[in-house]
Amino acid sequence: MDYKKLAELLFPEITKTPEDWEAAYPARNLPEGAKVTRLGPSPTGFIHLGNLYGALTDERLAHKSGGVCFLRIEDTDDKREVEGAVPMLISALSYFGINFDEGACADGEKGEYGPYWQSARSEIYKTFVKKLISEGKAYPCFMTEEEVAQIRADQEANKVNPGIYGEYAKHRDLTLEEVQQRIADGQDYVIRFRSNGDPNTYVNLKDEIRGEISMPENNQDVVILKKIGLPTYHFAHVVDDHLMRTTHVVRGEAWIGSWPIHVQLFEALGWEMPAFCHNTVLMKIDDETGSKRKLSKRKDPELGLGYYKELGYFPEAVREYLLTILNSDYEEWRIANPDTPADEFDFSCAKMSSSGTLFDLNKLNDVSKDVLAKKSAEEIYDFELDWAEEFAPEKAELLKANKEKLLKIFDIDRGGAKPRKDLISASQIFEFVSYFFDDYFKVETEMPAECSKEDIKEIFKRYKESYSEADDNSAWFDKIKVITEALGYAVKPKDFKKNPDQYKGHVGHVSNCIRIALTGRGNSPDLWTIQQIMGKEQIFARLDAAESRL
RNA sequence: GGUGCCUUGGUCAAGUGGUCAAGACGUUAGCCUCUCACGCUGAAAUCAGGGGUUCGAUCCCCCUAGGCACUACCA
Repeated sequence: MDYKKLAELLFPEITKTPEDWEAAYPARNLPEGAKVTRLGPSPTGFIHLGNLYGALTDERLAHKSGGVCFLRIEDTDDKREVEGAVPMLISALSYFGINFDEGACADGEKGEYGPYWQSARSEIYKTFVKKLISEGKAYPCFMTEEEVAQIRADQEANKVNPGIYGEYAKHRDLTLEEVQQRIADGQDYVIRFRSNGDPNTYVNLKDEIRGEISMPENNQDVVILKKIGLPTYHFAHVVDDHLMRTTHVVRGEAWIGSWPIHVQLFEALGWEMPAFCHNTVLMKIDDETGSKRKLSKRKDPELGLGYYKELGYFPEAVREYLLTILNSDYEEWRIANPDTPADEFDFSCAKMSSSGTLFDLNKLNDVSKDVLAKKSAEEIYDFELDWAEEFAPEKAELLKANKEKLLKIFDIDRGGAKPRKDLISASQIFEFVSYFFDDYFKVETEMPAECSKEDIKEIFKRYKESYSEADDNSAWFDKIKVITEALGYAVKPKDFKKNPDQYKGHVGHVSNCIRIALTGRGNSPDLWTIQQIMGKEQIFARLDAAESRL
C-alpha cells in the first residue's frame, strides 16, 4: 500500500504541510514558568456554577504565572450550536472576573494562534490527518453508522468489549483500488486512527492534581475526522493544544477515560504532551434521591450563573467562595491575609481536591458576608443600584431618591474592628433595609408578651414626650431606662433573669416595643442610630401607627 | 459487562507508621449586650467495612461495598 498516494487521493485540496502550520504558530515568547491554559466550551448556551468552578482554575493558573488564558470554541458538533451562546458565555464569565487574553470575543476573535473556533480550523486538522494517512497511521473507513451500531450490538451480546478494533476494524487494510472504487461510488467515509495499542499493556500518566494514574493502552481505531470533515474532540484537542502552545490542559475528570487515546495521538504526531489537570465537578444533593450528583443544567436552573447575578451576589464573593473550595489552603491563607487581593494567592493544582465537592450555600453566604463587610457604604450602594436597575427598576427609583439616607444605613457598624456581617446579596440587602421605606415597611414581629397593651401605650406616650433628636446614644438610652423603671420593668436584664417575679420584664422588652414599632421587626441594628437616620417625623408616625394597631 | 477515579464529623477539608486526628461553615452552650449582628470562650460530631503487613495502622497491601465517570462520526 502506498500511503502517500492514499493521502493524496483523499485530500488533494490540502497543499499546506505540517511545517507550514508549525511555522505559523511559533512557540510563545513567555517568561519561565508562565502557563498557557484554555477554556474550551461547546457553544450550547446555559452556563452554571460548575462551569465557573472549572474556568477559574484555567484563569488562575495562567494569570498567577504571568501566562495566557484563551477561549477556544469547540463547535465541531454541527448539531449543538445555540444562537448567541458565545457572547452570553463571555459576558457571564467576565461578570465573575474571568477574562481571556486571547481567543473568541463577543465580536470576533483576537490573538495570533487562531482561528479560535474549531469549525474554522478544518484545513489545519486535515493537514495533520493527511500526514497521518501518508504515514500509515490513519485510514478511511466506509462503514455506515448503522454497520457500526450493529457491530456494537453484536459485541455487547457476546460480551466482548465494544468498539472498532482488531477484527472489527474491517476497513483497516483496504487496498488503494478499493478505496478509489468506494469513493467513485460516492460512499461516505470517516478517518480512523490506526491504533497499535495493547490493552494488556499499561501506560503511566501523570496528572497534576491526582498524581500517577495507570491505564490500559487504547486499542480502538477511534474516529479522528468525521464525515462532515471536522475532527472529533480527541483529534481537535491534540492538534489545537499543540499548535496553540497550551502548557496546561485543565479539563473535567470525565476525560481521564480517553486520555490514553490522546497520548497515542500526541506520540503519532511526534509532539510533546502538555501537563494535564483533571479536575472534579461541583456536586449537589439531589432533592429527590438524596444522593450526591453533579450539577445539571436541566435539573438545576437555580445554579445557573444568571441566577446568582439576579439574586445579586457580589461576583467577588462568588469567586472567593469558589477559591476556597478549589484550593484547600485558600481559607487559611485568607485568614492570615484578610486584606490581600485574592489574585495574589498562590493557586496550585497540588492543592486541588480529587473528590467531588458538594455545593454549599451556607458557605457561600458566609464568604459573601466577609467580603461585603470590607466594602465601603458607597460600594454597597453602587452595587445595589446597578443590581436594581437591571432586575428591579421600581426599587432602583427608590434607591436613587434616597441615596444619602442609604449611605448612612449601609454605614451602620461598618469599617470598625468588628464590622457587622449581615449583608449577603443585593436582593437580601434590599430586604434587610426595606423597613426604612414606608412602601416596603411590614410588621413581621409581635410586640413582646411581657408588655401589656396599656404598658405599650404608656411607653410610647412617655417616649414621645421625652424624645429629643439632639440626645446622643447614652442620653437617649438613659431616657429609656427611666421609662423602664417607672413602669416596673428591670433596667438590667440580669436582674430580671435572677428575679423574674419581681418585674414585668426588662429594658430589652421595653426597647423592643419601640424597635418593633419603628422597624416592624424584633431584630435590628442599633435603635438610636436608626432613629438618627429616620428623623423625628417618621419615628412618631410609626409609633402612632403601631399604637393604633394594638 | 469492561475501564478508571473517588471515600476523614451534616458540609468543605488538613494530616502522619505512634497526634488528645488541625482549621472553616453549619449546629449548639455560655459570655458581651436594649434586640440582632460582630467578637470571645466552650461543646457535640469524622478516618466506609473486612482482612492482612507491623510492637503499633486513618496512613502501606489485598478484598468488599458505595458514589462518580467513560465505554459515540457529543464534547
